Amino acid sequence: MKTNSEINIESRDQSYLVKKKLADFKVGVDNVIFSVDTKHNRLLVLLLKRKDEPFIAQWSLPGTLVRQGEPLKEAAHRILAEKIAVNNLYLEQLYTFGEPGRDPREAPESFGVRYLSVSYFALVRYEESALIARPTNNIAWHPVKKVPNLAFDHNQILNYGYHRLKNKLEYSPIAFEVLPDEFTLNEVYQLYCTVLGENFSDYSNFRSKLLKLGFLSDTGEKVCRGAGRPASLYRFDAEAFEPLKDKPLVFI
Amino acid sequence: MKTNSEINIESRDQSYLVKKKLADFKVGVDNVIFSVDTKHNRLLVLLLKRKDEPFIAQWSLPGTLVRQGEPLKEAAHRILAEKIAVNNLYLEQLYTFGEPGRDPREAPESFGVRYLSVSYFALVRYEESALIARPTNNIAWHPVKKVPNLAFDHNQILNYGYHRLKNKLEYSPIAFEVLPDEFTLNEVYQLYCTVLGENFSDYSNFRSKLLKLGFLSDTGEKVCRGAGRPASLYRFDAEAFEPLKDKPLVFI
DNA sequence: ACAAAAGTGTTTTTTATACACCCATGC
DNA sequence: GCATGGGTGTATAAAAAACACTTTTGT
Repeated sequence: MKTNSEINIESRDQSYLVKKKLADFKVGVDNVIFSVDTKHNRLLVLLLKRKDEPFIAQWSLPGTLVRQGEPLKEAAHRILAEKIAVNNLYLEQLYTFGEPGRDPREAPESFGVRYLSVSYFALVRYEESALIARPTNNIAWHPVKKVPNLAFDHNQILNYGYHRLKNKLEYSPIAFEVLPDEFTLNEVYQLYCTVLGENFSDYSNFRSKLLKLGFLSDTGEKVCRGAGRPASLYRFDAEAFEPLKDKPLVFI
Repeated sequence: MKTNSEINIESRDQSYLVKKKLADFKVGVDNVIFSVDTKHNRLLVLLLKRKDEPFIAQWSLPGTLVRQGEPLKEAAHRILAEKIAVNNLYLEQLYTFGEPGRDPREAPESFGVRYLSVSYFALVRYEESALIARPTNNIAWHPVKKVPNLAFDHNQILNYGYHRLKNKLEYSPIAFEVLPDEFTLNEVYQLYCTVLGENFSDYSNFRSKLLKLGFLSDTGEKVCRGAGRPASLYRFDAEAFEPLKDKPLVFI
């Protein structure tokens, strides 16, 4: 309810009423970090058990608030490096979530600081990544197919990240940023199967399509994986891929 | 240079050194608003001449700072509605630019407030949009092919928006959100030509592909556009499109 | 009649899909 | 020998691309 004196004050300065105040923000970065467990054919996402309120003891995406002078992408790299050690990774910005009230620390009508989340999605190699362990078991890879209820709007962020991952895999060579320098075609195939599902393509058709694109070079070396004929080791040829950059490729 | 006393203070609280301070942000929304001038076959982008420092008198994307309690998308709608009046539009979030120093108002080493820009891209119908004029000529549609040097990092944002627009047009039915309720197939074709370039597809192949998708219904009405055989008016059938949603469609 | 725009159909080429089958190795 | 995974090829179906041709209007 407005008192008369308040109305008088307002009438002196109309623009004060009409022009709303600007919001002050803290900006967080939340990472959807995927990895492919080729042994068990599972797509995994890295989750952290929260140690603080709000949502204490609930699983969440690894996130951090952006520091003074820190670029957004660097913040994403920092939180990733704090949790796992990897050599190769793919990282790109996903989406920005900024609805008022997405963080309970913003009191509904307090008009205090807002929490905005710039999300990033990353793909790392499971076999190569070492979790930076903590005393208690508060960090773990979860199969994407059965993630629990997450803190904040993190389930929404994760779903969007999963969607983007599937698209990226079909149209960009991000798989090769995550595979070791030398790999067999079957390793590529397994990675695609795990992310996109079993029925996305037949192996022999996948092979010929991929080779016809012309940016995989056969090293001539062979490697034995248990029983069966030894497989050729291939290498991603960045130079040969260069002209294909920016073109709409389909890797299926 | 550190004095001895400072070092003593620091040694009491290591975390003060290690943990950097959080950045405080103002969040802006910048819109890349496209329209298609079908008369002259040009893709246009809406630009504003800045009235304030920094970059005074330079062209820029229409933007605004986010207010207290205001969702990001609502801020995007607000700034759009302030500049043009439209009935139909397509609007989606583009990318978030947040490098330190992207706004000169952040003094390089001041560690003051940072300016983050969440960009949106919009497609509106040129014929239907009315610019909300100002005394001086400080708002105008510019052909995308020849935009001047823009304020801030707005050229970068525009380029990214243009890239996204072309992709969206190929994979989503956003054209129909911008066309009138009833339209001829040639109008659709012209829109695609203007955005994607002349050589993207032959008209008759475009026709058959589009009709085979099955979500355009012939109203039976004919319309004459100057000389030549009268064209059928079509309607976008949202119900028929429903099952195709989320599927990777190609409209080329 | 003729130009202009709408609309249909046909031919050719390329790509996708589904398999069948041979090859090299471990056990 | 035979199971296992690696690798090649072929037959069929579908889609993309190029373009010839018919229809209906204005002038």
